[in-house]
Amino acid sequence: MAGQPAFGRRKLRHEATKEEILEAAWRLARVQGLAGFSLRDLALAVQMRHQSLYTYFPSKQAIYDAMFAQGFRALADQRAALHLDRDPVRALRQGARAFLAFCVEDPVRYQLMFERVVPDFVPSAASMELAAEALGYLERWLGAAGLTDPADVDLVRALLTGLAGQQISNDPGGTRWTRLVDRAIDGVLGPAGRPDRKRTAPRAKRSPADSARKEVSR
Amino acid sequence: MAGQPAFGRRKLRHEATKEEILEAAWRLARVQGLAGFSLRDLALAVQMRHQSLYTYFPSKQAIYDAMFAQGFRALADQRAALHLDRDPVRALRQGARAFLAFCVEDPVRYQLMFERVVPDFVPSAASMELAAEALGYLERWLGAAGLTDPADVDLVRALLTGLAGQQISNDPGGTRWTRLVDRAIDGVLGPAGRPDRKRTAPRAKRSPADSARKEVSR
DNA sequence: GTCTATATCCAGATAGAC
DNA sequence: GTCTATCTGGATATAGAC
Repeated sequence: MAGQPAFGRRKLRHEATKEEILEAAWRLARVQGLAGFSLRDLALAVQMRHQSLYTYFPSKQAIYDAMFAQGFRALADQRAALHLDRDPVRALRQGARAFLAFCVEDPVRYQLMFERVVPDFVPSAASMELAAEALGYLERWLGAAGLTDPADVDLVRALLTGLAGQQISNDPGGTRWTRLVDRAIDGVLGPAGRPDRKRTAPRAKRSPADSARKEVSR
Repeated sequence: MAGQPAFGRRKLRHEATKEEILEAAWRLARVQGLAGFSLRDLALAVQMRHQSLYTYFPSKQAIYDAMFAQGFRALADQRAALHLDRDPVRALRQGARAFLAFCVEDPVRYQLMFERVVPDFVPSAASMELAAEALGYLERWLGAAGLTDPADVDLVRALLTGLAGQQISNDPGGTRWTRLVDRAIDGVLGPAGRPDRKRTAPRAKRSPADSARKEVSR
């Protein structure tokens, strides 16, 4: 929505203001909670009367929807910027770590994207498509690592959201759960996909990927 | 809170009415959402004016807190009624399955107990103690199965809540995620705890289950 | 585009008569 | 304990002047 053609500086200004409003909305949501900020608060933050917001968004839901879309666009951007290892198993771990970091980095964004904390908010079809596309990476990563069973995709998704959820609600700002991601992925991959890390070395430099790790039995 | 001494039939009647109110609150929450029912709705459901509710609960938060406590008491009750296998690994799987069934059986209850869907709701200290106690079982089960590493406890907790969360929000009423619970537990247990018991790569890291196979805590 | 003014509705909570 | 009446404050949204 923010990346529209935008011809004419009128339209440009309009889009810029929308952007400002959304930024203020994120700021407020992080302080007062996603469902906790009002349009009055929001308008105040961008120096408007609350009624004027309706020039830019037809409803509060539309604001949530735009934020939702921004969240998944940010996720897609983060992934586009990742330089993943050629070895699919290591790439999967990297991707999982990156996803978790993304979730934890902004709990409010995570809540909007993955939990249902805003009553009555239903993302638009367009936003849902964005979400599905951004989430599709996981499936590809898993497939590359040899996990083609849809159940494994489901399991990993539950794992990652579970870790993120626990981290955010029980140890915000810490790493108590996020640091378990490798262990968790190992569990799903099974013995063949595990690095040999029985010793205390946390960051054992692995020798280059051998072919044996390409094929992962389930 | 509901299990108070309760001497005198005045007090008894009072407690009974509180119970009715809470039951109605659960019913409403399941239809309109946890944060979606008002005290007016609730009072209407029990044939009162909404102001009369304040005779029984000093605030809406107090109602949520009572429901929260009921949830964890129900969890404790479910566990007290479980007949777990003597083999700790099988017992762990049973316990995990039971927990997941409990979560999925009443999504609204799950949200109140494990997610933060009610803005500004903070459980009382007494309720939190109930929660900690009910959740403590997991740790005991894991310990009996040979997983004494606190990180494993955390991981399993994330796993179970992750599965429950996905199941509830993406496949309500189904089993797409809950049926993965054994696979997930296996992943945490490692080869030593798996049913097929392949002896190829013995992972000394996790203590074998046979040494801890004596007492089954419930 | 922004404003004032307002419509409409709803919430949680309290006071005091009976 | 329950009621009527009311307080207080909030919300989203619309109309129409400028």
